[in-house]
Amino acid sequence: MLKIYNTLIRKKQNFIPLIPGEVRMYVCGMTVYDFCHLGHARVLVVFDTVVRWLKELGFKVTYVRNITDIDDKIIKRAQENGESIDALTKRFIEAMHQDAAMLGATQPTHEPRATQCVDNMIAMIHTLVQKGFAYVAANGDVFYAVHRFPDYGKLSGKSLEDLRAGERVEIDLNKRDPLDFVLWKSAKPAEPCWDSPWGKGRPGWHIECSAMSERYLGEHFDIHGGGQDLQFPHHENEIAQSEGAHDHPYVNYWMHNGFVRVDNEKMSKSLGNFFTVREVLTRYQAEVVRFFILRAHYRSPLNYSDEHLNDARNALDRLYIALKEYEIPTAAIDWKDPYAERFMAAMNDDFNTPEAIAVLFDLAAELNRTGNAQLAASLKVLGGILGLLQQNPQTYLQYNFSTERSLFSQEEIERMIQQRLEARKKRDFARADMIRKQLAEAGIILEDGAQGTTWRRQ
RNA sequence: GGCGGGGUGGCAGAGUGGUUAUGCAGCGGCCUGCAAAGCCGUCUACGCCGGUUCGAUUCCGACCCCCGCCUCCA
Repeated sequence: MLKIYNTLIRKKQNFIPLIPGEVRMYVCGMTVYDFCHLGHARVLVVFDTVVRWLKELGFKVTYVRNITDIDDKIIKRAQENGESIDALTKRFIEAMHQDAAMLGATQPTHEPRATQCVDNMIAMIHTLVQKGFAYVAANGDVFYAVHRFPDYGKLSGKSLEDLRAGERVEIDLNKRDPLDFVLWKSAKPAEPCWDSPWGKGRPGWHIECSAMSERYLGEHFDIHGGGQDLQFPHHENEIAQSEGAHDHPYVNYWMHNGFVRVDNEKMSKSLGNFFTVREVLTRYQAEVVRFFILRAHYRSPLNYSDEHLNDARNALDRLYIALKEYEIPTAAIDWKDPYAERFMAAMNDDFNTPEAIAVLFDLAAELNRTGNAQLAASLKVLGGILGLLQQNPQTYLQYNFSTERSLFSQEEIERMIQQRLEARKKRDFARADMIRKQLAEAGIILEDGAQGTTWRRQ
């Protein structure tokens, strides 16, 4: 039975979907004004893995991941660039799709864009105003009156008093309470806007997710995910909005992934200590990055550094090296198999991917020991559930980042291997070793195996 | 200050009331012309102080330290 750590109760819980056999899941996606960094990569990979496992368990999964394509930062960035908002968001949505695809994150079932769901947001705000959860301020902004929602703080464990004590919110005279948050911002000159019952304006950030999730998943669904930093205020506000509007629970299981850190600090745009996905992918294969992410539990912090990525790369090499000798038929998983059983137990325990990966290494060790091709098949299939090990091992092991970094072409390498073989045949080991050394200096490692000599890149 | 999450071997990172995590790195051996890969073996652990227990890294309490949220942020 699958157990999920639910932030709402801060415990692991048996997972029981609202509709048997079906899972509806919403994840807060990107605000598209810049390239994805490794923190975004983690969200993409983690929840992709959740979806993969849910499907493996036989659930029909509806996975929604939104795109925020209107907000202050987008407007600002577009102005700075002298670029239209459409052009800017289009560019970064494309980039995000590329990054996601590289990382092996399968497309969500629906990927709504905020600007295409404004009607839903207006409708929800309207309901909230009617029910007295929201009010229209003098300047035309619409605010959520936080004190009207008794459960406010139930997700983040904060109380209104605590929040007021630690008050750091700017004073806004339009608000009745400093903690009230904006649902609708009245239009400012030269900013995009939509018509609404409260005049021209645009939606606040929090209402977007309440409205988009309702549109695609209904008023009450199973899993809602996102980064830990969204817990408060974003997800807390979503609950206030959706439960305020609907008078019944919004989400059953809240999942939050831990941060990616650099030098023990959160990687974030505001700190400026972020590495973009594409930058990292010029130095490491995407699968190494995915493996690096999955090697830590999704709720733990994950420290980024080149050293750790190198470590991950060497570890993943081991799995591919184990596979490289085998022709692997596509096989179904036998869940009675002890390795598969352990793998399943790990994944069912709140998606314990590090434990699941440990099973892969145990499998690889036995495969190396016994040469049993059946184990190779198991390794590849179980790896596939995590979105790993699906490349041709040779392709992975010989992957080259840029032609200028490589001194030798594929053909030259093959030719030099031949020359070395001939030298060895003549027992001219000095020459053989010289050739090997030349290749080694270019980052090419030779391996003399039973099937002949193979090569891989360092 | 309030709330929350942590401190595991050289590094990364799971987990458990008593038995090997796993990976990388190291060391010794086997294999190899020599290597590489692989295999076998092996060394480094559970922040600190008390308590519960036959026994605690694992449970309880105090302390120290780190990180996050409380403002936009995955």
